[in-house]
Amino acid sequence: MKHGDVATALLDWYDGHARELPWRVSPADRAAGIEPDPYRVWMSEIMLQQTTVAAVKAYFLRFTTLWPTVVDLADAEDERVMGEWAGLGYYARARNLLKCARVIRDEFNGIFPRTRAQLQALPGVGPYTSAAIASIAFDRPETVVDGNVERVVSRLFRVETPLPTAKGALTELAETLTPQSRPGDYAQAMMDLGATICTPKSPACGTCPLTVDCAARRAGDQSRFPLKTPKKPKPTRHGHAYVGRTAAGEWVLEKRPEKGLLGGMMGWPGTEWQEAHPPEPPFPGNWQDLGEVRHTFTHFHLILTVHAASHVTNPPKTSVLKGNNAFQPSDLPTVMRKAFDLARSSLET
DNA sequence: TAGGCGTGGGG
DNA sequence: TCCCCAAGCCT
Repeated sequence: MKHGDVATALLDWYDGHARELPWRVSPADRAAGIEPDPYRVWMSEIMLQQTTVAAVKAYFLRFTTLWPTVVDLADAEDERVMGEWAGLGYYARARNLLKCARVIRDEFNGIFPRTRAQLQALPGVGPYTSAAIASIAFDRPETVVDGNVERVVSRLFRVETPLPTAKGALTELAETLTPQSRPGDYAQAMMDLGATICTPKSPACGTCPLTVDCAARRAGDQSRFPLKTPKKPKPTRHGHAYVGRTAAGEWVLEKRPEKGLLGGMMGWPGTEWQEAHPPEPPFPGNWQDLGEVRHTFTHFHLILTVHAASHVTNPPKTSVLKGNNAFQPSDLPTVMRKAFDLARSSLET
C-alpha cells in the first residue's frame, strides 16, 4: 500500500462528502483561508468525548451562545455551567471545562496554546483531544486516534490484536498515514469516514474511498474488526430517592459531592445505591412509594424506588431548598429528572 | 493499569 | 429487552 495515496483518496472524498457541523469549518471555507476558532474546536471536542454528534449539537449551540469566548466561560458561575451541562453526562468534563477555561484566561492571556504538548497539559485534554485541537484548529500534523480511527485502521491493516491492547499499534499505523498537507481536514475526514461509511456494523464498503487499500475488505471479513476483549457484566444496584416539598412549597434538594458519580450536580436525598435497601426516609414527611425508575450507568444498572411527600418537616441543614421559580428540572442529571417525572404528578399544585 | 465515570439511540 | 456503542480522561 502506498500510504500517501490513502490520505489523498480520503481528502478527495472529504471535499465532496464532509458533514456540515456547527463547530466545523468546511473544506471549501478552509481552502479559502478561513481558520477555525480554537475555543469552538476545544468546546466541541470536550462535548464529543464518548458522546454522539446528535446529542452534542444543541448543547454546543447553547454554550457558545451563552459564552461566546473562553473568557466569557471562565467568568461564568460554576452552578450555571453545571446546570447547562445537565443531561449530557460525564460531568467531570464540565468541571474540567471550567478549570481549563480559567487556566486559559489566567495563564495564557485568553489565547489557546498551539502545540500538542501544551494542550495536553490542560484539564480534561488527553492524547486524543490534544491531537484533535492541534490538527483541526491549528493545522498541525498530529494524529488523532479515537474510536473511529481505531476501527478504520484496524480494518485497513486487518489488525488481529484485540482492543485495548492494540491501541499502541493502531496509533503507530495511523501515524504512518497522516499527511503533512491539510492534516486538520484529514483528521476530520477520518472521523467522518468512520461515522458514515466505516461503521461498526455492516460498513458501506461499496461507497468507501479506501476499498482498494483495505486488507479486511480484500479478505471479506471487515465486520470482524476491531477485535475487542469481552466486557465484564454490569451488576444491578438498588436505591431509594425522596422527592419532597415543604409546607411552603419548596423542593428539598441536595448538592452531590464534587467527586464521583454525578459529582457536583443537584439531586434528591436518598439512600446509597447498593445491594441493601432498608427504606428509611431521610427526614419526616407524608411519604408515598411511587414505584421504580430504571437507569443504566457505565458500570451498573440502577433500580431506584421513588418516594414523594408534599409536606416534609425538618430537612437537614445541608439541604438546598428551592422555590418553584428557582427549581429547574432541566438542571438535574437524567436519573434525577426521571425520579422527578415520576413524582411530579403527585406533587405539583 | 484497570476501573470509574452518563446518556440516548440503534440493531 | 438487552447489548453495543459514541470524537476519552483521570486516577
